[in-house]
Amino acid sequence: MAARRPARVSREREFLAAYDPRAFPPVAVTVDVAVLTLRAGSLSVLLVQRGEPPYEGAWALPGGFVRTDESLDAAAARELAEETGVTNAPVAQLATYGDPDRDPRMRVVSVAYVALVRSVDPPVAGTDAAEARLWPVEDVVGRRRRRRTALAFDHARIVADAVERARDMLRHTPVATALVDEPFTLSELRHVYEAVWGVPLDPANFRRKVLSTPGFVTPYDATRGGVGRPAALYRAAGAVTLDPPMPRPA
Amino acid sequence: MAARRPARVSREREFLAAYDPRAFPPVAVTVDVAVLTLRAGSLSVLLVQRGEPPYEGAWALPGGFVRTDESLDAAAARELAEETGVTNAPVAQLATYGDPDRDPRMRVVSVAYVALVRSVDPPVAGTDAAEARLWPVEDVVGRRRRRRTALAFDHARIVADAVERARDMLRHTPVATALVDEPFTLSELRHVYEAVWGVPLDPANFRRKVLSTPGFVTPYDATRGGVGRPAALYRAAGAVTLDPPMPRPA
DNA sequence: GTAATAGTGTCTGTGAGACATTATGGC
DNA sequence: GCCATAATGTCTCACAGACACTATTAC
Repeated sequence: MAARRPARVSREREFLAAYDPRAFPPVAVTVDVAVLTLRAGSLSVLLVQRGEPPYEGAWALPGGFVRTDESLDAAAARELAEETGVTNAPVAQLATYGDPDRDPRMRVVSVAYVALVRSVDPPVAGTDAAEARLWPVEDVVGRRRRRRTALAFDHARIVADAVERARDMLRHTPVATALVDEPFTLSELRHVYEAVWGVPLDPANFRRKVLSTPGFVTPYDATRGGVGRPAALYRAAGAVTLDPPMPRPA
Repeated sequence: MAARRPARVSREREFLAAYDPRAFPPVAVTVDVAVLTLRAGSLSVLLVQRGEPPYEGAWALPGGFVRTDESLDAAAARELAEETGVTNAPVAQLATYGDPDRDPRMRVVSVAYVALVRSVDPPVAGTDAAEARLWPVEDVVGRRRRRRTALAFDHARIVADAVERARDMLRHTPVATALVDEPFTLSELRHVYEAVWGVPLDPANFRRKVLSTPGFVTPYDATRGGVGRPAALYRAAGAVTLDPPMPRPA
């Protein structure tokens, strides 16, 4: 029997050792949530200011430890609810960051999530304004490095990855409808794409694409006036994927 | 000063507690690697047979603990090298699985990776054939549930996600060139796509698409004879992404 | 010659992009 | 009337897909 498993023994020994808390390597598992929303027409991310070292005073993603009997997704949803009060927003796992020195105190493996939430006012419910605020992503991961705010840990990289993921989610899912209040006009929906992608879109082509994609939006049978001709209103339909995806200009 | 951080104190308390190994919740962080390759024309995944409970005798993904001073990517590369001897294969982080009850022994959070490797003979270097083998993914996550082999833990879901990721990687990157020996014919490259996607492709359209995509392949200035007309040979070029992506039939 | 595969040519449909044109409101 | 935006129409180009056709080898 020992001859049948010469290579796997060491792995099981590791597992047995794991049962002894004293012998276990101290690794913390946390979730960090990149809450993205539109604020004054700019894609923004919710950050909290740290009150203790390391990185005291620096801005960081909200996050916390995964509890013992809680799934990773549940932990992310809990953090999102604690920080914003939002409960039904699309939350997606982004990636996991675990470089040995990403936290100077100890080994911390962080599972990052992206949440796309509708604009809220006040922007962050239940938190002190001096402790949490929305930052335009341009000021955090923009191209002009001199204008960027330094983030704690490796959170700038996480935010950059989250923005890139959000841009891809807009291409392949109707998640943009979660960033506007219903009912919405097609212009409002287009502004979501323009803000997240950072490029202007042709209104005519955008309209044709959205209306011709099954399950994206459904008419609301009302109009909203403003400057110019009143616009028809729509609500999100049931599609989970957009196929073919929304085209994103280079 | 205490008034400036009313909401963040509990988080820091958690971190302080984490410094005491005895008070720390026992969470293990592992990496599991889905090594995908082509075996007899079928997309296959490398699995190892478990020698101890739980799931004794069941097949599972190779994996192991993340070491103290090792990044997640390094841990995945190490596991891949230990199991297959492959060192320069494309390895990508897939997702992280951390349901509280996914391992009956303790809380285990597993960061899963996908590795696409060239067919090798013998298929697995340095491991006992009775302990590790390649399984066609159809026999693990295929549609006919009755014919599937049950995997340990939640590894069936991980394999399913890995296959889906591999299918997407073939669309957007030239990674298919890593699954054939260089130099290769366009037919061989096409067989990779057909095996991973599970659909036949039109040889003429495939050829035009590959040759018209900058950086995908470069001519090798030689031909290989076989049954039928000899085929020109190619090598991988330097592209990292394929834009526009390879079209995948429905 | 036939069989088999490599490689080329051509036609069609779809969708993206550019942009003109018309419609409908506020002022 | 003007202005701004909504909504429609039209043209072009790129590309995917289907498939006919030619080329080159083994036998």
